[in-house]
Amino acid sequence: MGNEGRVVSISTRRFSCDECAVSDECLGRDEASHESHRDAGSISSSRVIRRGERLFHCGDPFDAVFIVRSGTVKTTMITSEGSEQIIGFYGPGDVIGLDAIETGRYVCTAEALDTSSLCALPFDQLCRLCQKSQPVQQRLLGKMSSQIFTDVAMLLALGQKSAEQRIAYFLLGQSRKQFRLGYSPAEINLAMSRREIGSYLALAVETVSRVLTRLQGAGVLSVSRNRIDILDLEVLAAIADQPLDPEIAPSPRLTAVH
Amino acid sequence: MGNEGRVVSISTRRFSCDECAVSDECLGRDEASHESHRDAGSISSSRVIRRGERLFHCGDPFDAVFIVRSGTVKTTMITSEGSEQIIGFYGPGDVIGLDAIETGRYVCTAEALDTSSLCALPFDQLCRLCQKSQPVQQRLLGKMSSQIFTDVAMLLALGQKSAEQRIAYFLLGQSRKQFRLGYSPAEINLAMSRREIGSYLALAVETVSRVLTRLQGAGVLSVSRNRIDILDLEVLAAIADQPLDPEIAPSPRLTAVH
DNA sequence: CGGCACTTTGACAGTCATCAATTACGGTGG
DNA sequence: CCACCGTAATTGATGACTGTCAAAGTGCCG
Repeated sequence: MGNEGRVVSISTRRFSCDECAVSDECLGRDEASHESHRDAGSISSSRVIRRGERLFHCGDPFDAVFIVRSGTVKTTMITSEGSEQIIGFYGPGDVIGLDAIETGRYVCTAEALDTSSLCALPFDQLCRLCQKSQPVQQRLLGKMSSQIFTDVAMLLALGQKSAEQRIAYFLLGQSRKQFRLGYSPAEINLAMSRREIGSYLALAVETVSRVLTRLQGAGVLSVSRNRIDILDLEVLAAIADQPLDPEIAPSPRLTAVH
Repeated sequence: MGNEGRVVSISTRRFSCDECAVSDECLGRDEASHESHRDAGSISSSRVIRRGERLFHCGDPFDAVFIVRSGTVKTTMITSEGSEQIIGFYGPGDVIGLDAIETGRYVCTAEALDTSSLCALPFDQLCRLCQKSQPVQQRLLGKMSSQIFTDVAMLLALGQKSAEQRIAYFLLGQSRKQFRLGYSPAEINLAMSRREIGSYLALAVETVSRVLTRLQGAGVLSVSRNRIDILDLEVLAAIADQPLDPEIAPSPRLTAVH
């Protein structure tokens, strides 16, 4: 794919937040001043990027944060030796670029793992909107807090968990994301490669692969390339040393909301 | 120390932000409405805790964030096996508890490493102040962004660096903190034990100890219990694979601002 | 002075990274 | 439609880094 490394801004257009899949968590509008002032309350513009295309590069001047509407985006940092460390995976509702506010420059590179749609929120406008709108401020602070929480959980995982535990932890996170989006928590379609999973979890590709086959052999998973079925959520949670979400918990293999 | 595990609130009192050592970065007041409305603009109350005492426990309902005025505080999480993982060390100017905003409960336990003075900022009041004051909002967002940035840098360190690199990285961070506080970047007084450093960096105590003696043997450090002198900042930065701060850089061994 | 926690040092083992080779898959071109 | 190629994934063999266990040394405080 020859388009790697290029920052693109395909199909930037105004759009209504009402058509957004994640509008409940929208930062770009103040629904208190809804209907009548709808345009005034919306500061975001949408952007669609395809696999391998990048939202921004590490070091670029910071001007906007992005909300993922659909698809998956990874953020990465590069070591001086040139190896890529994946910092996070972002799905619908997640906000990208919050680490750049203070420094004024993006600290990571953001790249789409598949065709993804995002809201771009110019940060100065977002700040002004926060001043006017209490709910928007709450959501922004909530998003930033969630980001910190996620990072902290990751630090705990990297600090304390074995390879197998990390994989289980990762899969449970994917499962939870699926579930929150209304899909089955047992059926996971990975947007990222084994190498990317490994980088995220600080493991070698081979280790990821080995653990997946081992978990499949143990009857916990059914692995088929990018498709992973969780056969036993409870065991997976036990391995990860994570409490299972109450809503997901009841049955180890369940038919979700669908 | 038999007071471990108790949440204390010793010496809570109203105070003026003007006497605060980190007032430049204060979140608790709006200096635009200064002088006349000083009391109205200050929402913080101070608290002093001693070594081993805790600000809050993991799971406690979230009601306030804390700014460190002096001293050092660690935040920790406990795994189900009971081992302690240190998430962060916080010094003057750092804000604690930002990861709890969204969940409504503190996700870490915060414990003083030495006698520490803090500002408690009730979060609802802080939010209201943010609405009124643009500078306060900017500072809060900046603090949260910094926290994310710190965590991201830590994820990179844990994911990519060897034991020796992590120690070097940690020491450089300590050095930078010293420097920012107006002390020499070469003289470090550790408030934390080897075990705590190890937990923070995801290393065993023994590894920390071994690396320190090795670095001492290489002439990079001079280690004496809690006192560490950095003899060669540039080499340390090279080991950590970190660019040296320009202000600190010029001479490997230098007399700082004093 | 004695107990205690912390630190250091040594011996050893285990997890996981690295290297290498094979297999599977997906996209491309004939 | 099929052959081909390149990338991704898997599997195996080996070894290194770092964790674990053990013991001695050091400093601190009662």
